[in-house]
Amino acid sequence: MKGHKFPKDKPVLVTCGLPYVNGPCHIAHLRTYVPADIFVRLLRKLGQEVVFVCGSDTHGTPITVKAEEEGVTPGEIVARYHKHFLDIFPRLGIIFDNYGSTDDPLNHRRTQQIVRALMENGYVYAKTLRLPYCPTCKRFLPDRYLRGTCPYCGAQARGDECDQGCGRYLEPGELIDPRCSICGTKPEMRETRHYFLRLTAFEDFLRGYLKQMDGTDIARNYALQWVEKGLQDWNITRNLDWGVKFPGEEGLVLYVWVDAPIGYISSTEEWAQRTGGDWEYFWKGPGYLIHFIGGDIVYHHCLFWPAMLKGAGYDVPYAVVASGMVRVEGKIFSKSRGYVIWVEEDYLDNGLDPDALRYYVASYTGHTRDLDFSWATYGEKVNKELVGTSATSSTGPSSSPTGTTAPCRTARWNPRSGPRSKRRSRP
RNA sequence: GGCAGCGUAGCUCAGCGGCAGAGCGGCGGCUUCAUAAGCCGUGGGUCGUAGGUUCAAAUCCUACCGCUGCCA
Repeated sequence: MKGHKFPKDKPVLVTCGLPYVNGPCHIAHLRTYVPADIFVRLLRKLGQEVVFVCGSDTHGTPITVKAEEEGVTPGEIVARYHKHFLDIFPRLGIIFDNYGSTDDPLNHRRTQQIVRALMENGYVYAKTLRLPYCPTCKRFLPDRYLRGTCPYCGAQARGDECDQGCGRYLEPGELIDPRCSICGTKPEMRETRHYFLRLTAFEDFLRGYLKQMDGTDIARNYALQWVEKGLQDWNITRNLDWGVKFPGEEGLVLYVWVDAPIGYISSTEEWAQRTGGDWEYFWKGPGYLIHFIGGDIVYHHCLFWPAMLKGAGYDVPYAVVASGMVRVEGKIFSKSRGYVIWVEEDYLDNGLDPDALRYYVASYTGHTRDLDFSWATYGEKVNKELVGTSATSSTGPSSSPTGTTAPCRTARWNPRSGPRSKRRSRP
């Protein structure tokens, strides 16, 4: 991403990868949202018109599994964390023009419209699959309802992704020695009808599109590499109740990665309804479209997403900006292993300044590299680079044009107190 | 093994054909009711290695080494 001229001649829509609302905001979320917010503020200062949207990603099996474990409905989980994110972004000075939800009726409608368009254009076909069915729970076992062995690396994996081993995206039915993740029963294989997006029909289009797509090299090069390796058609349905119904087929919903990015569109529609703006200007018109995402979801944003948009008659993104990963105290970010900073519980609730965290995330390293968060570095940066200097005004909400941010209190960091002691109790 | 990104000061990084830069750290001094601090000043790099192109290379090309990631 070198030598590009901003502001552009036309308004731009900037989106952030939608937070998946099965848990609270953590520091890895900020790796994307803070730079995007700063980018948006900069464009506005340069005089460019910008619409900045985001929203909650609400479907998929991690949420339904969590709901079953807690004995509540998926809707209750979603409501809880949707409210959390709605509340926490302004406290961090991240101000969206609209924050929507993929469970909003607007998104259900838009998703079904796009899927119907893909069907009408011949990009969707049905295929009968033999998939794992749990005789105890009396249902099919999509994605997280299934655990087993990764066919590529041998690690323990869940149905749609090798989450603890090689990280590969897995198609339904690929897992070796699968088990129901709820009751542990060995599933039987049953036939069921599913639908596929003809991703292979978009190979030439994607090759050409990706070569000129702006954004980070990492997003473009990875996606091009995958195209050159050859694409496979993509299973876009799941045997679930929770999600966007597949048009004309009872008992099937769309895979969460279909309706999640469409949330960018429905959030823009919601913004347009509220403000009298024109959402089609960005999605079917001359407006520029820029996605800020985490480096782990390049696959979805640079292959599936442009194919869906193109196939349904929408515009494709001008740029995809993928950020690097987050490390905590030098260790790979991991919620289960305790290498995580919860933004509310570990940070804001301790009275720490949101601007200081924004400053750390924005200044520590390059956008596409791994960002290591350590409390020692945090303390050094706050005490040496922020307190009593003019730097506090350069990145932060205290000078926000919107004036809607939380009060700014940059207190000197004292290494003897604060979350650091809490951290020591962890491995 | 294939591909990609990165390798510049102690650390984190800019610079990407025209005199090697910033912040922090370090060092020296000043301050002595912000003191685990403030102020002033200052040293510091064979730009991963070896070649090549050029009047001129950190910058472009080739090979190699190292780290990271993607793929097999």
